[in-house]
Amino acid sequence: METETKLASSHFIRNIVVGDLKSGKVKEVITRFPPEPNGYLHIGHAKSICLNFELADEFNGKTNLRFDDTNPLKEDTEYVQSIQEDVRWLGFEWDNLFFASDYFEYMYERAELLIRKGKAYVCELTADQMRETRGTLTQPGKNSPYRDRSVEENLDLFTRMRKGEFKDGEKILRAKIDMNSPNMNLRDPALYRISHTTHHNTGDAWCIYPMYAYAHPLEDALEGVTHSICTLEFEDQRPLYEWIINECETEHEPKQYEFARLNLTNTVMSKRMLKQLVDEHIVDGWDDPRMPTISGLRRKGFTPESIRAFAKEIGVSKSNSTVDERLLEHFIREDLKLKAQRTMAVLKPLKVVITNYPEGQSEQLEAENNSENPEMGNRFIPFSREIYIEQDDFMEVPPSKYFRLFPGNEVRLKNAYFIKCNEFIKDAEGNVIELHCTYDPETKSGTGFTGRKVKGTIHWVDAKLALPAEFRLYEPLIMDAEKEEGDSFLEHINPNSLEIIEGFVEPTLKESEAQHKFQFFRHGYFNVDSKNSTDQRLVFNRIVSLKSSFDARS
RNA sequence: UGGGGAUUAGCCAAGCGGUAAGGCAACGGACUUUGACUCCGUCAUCUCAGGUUCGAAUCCUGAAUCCCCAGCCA
Repeated sequence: METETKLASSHFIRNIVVGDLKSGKVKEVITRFPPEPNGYLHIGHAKSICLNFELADEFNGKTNLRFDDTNPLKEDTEYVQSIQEDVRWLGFEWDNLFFASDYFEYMYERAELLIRKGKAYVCELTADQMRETRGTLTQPGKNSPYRDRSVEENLDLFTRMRKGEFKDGEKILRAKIDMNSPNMNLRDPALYRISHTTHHNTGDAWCIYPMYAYAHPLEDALEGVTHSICTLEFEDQRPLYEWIINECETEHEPKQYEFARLNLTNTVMSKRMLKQLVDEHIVDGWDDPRMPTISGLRRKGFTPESIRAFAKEIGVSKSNSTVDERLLEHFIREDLKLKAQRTMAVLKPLKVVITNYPEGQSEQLEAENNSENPEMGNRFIPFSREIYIEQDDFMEVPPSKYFRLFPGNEVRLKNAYFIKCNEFIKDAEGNVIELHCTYDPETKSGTGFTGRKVKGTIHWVDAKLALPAEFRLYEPLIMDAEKEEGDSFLEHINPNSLEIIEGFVEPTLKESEAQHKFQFFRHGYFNVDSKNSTDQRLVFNRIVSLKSSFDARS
């Protein structure tokens, strides 16, 4: 069992860690999860969170939560709150909570060191000029005319940058590396820019802010991070990361490793796009159940366990990949299978009158809360002359292999009796609006009746005592299948991603608490919506449907 | 066309010179008071072409395809 677990989580970064520990290269594993507080966390972040926390945990190491807040223009405390909440909800506790902005003074001092070593200079090229002189993928760049300023002049200018003597964009601190490098990242990259912007953490203490490429390695070094794990697009920056570490003469020498970020079918996973969906009110906020955000998945009804199991199963590698959303669904079904109470809900009601059941009579029928988990006990549900069944469970003219109700056919009502359909009533438009059936008292559930068998079992609720409820059925927000080269993701938003319908649930669900999860027989797993559900009006989000091998077309 | 990566089944992914794990999906079948669950079964010679070797997904050579880099974003 133990071995199995370890095998399942074996991946190339873990192999590196094992090797480093064995060779003595590192004594302890220290990782970090370094989000920029500029949006909500999504399932892709969850992959990274699980990787960093579980890796350190396995080897008794440490993991820091560090906000990479070096760009005040985009960052906000709302996000630092939500990020902490989401990491904790996933089940992880950080050893330290840090902010990159806590290190600004150190970073500034290291920048001065670079200047003194002749490794950085203050450049006065405009952004446009910098772009023009950077060269292209196939052509080398040109040296900035400010590249060979004296150390004294650079130091003076940099000090004055900090003091606020210059406007945004007027000057910039650049590393002096190599304008001819085939690696664009090494063509004298920017280290510090001027931005007279209030920072969520440091207020107006600074008007110059370090760039990611400069700040990140120093943050890792300061925290003694041993394995700095990031995504593939930073591979090209590894030489710069190492240059910063070397030239800044840090005490610790963290190493950067890159893995492939997660993509899921039928969804978008970029903070920019997710933010757009929120800002343009295409969804109901960052926690809309259609969002792949942690908060969206939580509101939809996913559990931390299911997300962690998913993260483990998809593995960690360097190849770009898009995981089938059905794998995620598999894990929530798996997790809820034994945890969720199994109850009955009718989403699209069709009234059934049981003509031979005495008027005014009713009874309480006993039902298992989870037939696969007897510890969950039993409950009683009311039954009487009028019930609702699912519209889909009756057909006037059934196809072959239709096991449900049709004229003359008998089915079992889950936890109740066999009923046989005798008549159906239509409205003016020809829609079936009511069924007249008869029941057989001898077939009561639990009596062990074996007189005859029926092929189908359908669910139902008592018409008088059932609770009206709202059901929100979700479909993918984005349709991959329609995508073509160059399309905007907005063109592929599924107009039917949310369907709201009104139906009924068993009275036993009265006063269900927010976030409580149920299995509705033959429908799927549902979660009590945390924003809209009240005691007066229950609102359920469908987490995932049950699998079905029934094909209505045949 | 410069540099950095990747390529094992429909989708993920192990494998590290000794004869292709596992999961999801799919498809058969059994069972069934959920057309669910469960159970049983089916499902790859590893991008291609050469080479080395008794033996290659693993090593070498060459090619193809895909991804990333020209922010004062991260």
